Amino acid sequence: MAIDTATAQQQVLDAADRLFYERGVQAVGMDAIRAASGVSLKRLYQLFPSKDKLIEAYLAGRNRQWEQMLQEHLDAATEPRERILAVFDFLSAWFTQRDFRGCAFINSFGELGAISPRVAELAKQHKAGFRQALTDLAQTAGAADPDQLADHLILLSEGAITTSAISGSPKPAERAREAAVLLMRVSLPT
Amino acid sequence: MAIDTATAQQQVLDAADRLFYERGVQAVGMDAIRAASGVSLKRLYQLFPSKDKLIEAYLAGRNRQWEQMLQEHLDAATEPRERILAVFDFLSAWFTQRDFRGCAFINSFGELGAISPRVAELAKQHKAGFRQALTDLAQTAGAADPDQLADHLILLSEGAITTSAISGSPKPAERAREAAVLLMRVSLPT
DNA sequence: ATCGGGAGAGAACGAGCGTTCTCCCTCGTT
DNA sequence: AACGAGGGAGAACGCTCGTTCTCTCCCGAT
Repeated sequence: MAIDTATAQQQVLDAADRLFYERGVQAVGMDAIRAASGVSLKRLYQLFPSKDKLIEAYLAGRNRQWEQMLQEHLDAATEPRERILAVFDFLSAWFTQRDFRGCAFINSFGELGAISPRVAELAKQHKAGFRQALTDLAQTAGAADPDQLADHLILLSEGAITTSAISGSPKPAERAREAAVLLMRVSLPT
Repeated sequence: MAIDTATAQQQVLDAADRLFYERGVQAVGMDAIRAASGVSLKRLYQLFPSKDKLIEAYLAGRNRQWEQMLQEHLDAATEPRERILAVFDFLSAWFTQRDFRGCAFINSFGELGAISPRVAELAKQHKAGFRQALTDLAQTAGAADPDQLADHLILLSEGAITTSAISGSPKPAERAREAAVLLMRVSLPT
């Protein structure tokens, strides 16, 4: 019974996503992914010719999921300031997910950034994408210096992600939102 | 020629500190530490009976160094608000160190937090220590809600650390400082 | 019915790791 | 001088991992 290529690929990616995120990339062997995906080792290597490529695909998928989740929260608001605050609603929702373990890119960067230039690059790109999104939001909200406000919001967000991951509490999202409100009060025209 | 125990231990810790921080914990083998410390493998295992113990010692040492560096920057100021801002001077100085690779605790947590409860615990403790220090500073500065201000400052700091590590630029320290000034302006009595 | 290609299961391989063991040398004590 | 404890160098061991190979079976084409 041959499973078609597209669904096999999806099963592998699903398993990789779950295991890599849950336990860390280096702690998960290709055989664990084979077992979790139900695909043969041979097929696995046909779909992803090396673990490195699978890691890249995992991170690419994470980036896609992440952007989509963020976008959905942004779409819930129309007023510019509300849209900025929606970023922190997104974080809050993310942190309370049962399997939340921090940012896959920060984690992978800590694990492999020094060893794999590709992983370091993907992490950089992911964060640059977030920065761009926040800059757009700040600009639309009428910030005098959108780059500055965006950078401040990034710091709050990234800080909330790592603090929440390490402490195991979702509270940093609320704190970040509070601080964002205060900063917007100063950085946006009344 | 027998080196005395204390200096041998120090040489091992120095080597472990450099290599673990530079390349990540899992990427560095015990043999690499032996080679870098100039100590025999036998002695190494007499000093640290397992790699786990060595990792613990590495993190404990990092925590000590970190607290000391922070304290030195705090000591450079006496006025309460200046002392809070000194935290960001500390970050700025840290980020511009040639070998800066982010926070050892965040990195180790990303690598091993899901696998080693001890590492997760040490990361938690380190961050709790930082939180305590900031709470004291906020209280001394007269914040109406010292916990809140401390949490906001933590988010900025942690965000700056990871953003600076991934982007490779020290600029997040300046941004964090800017944001801290704005937040203090709102959260501290005039 | 037969043949061939592809897929699955898992053994095999080579490398690297953490840890232990062996062997030999040194050196302080008697 | 003889001896024994201890230390250095590195081989060895057992395990895991990424990757490849072998063998077998199934299934569609002829």
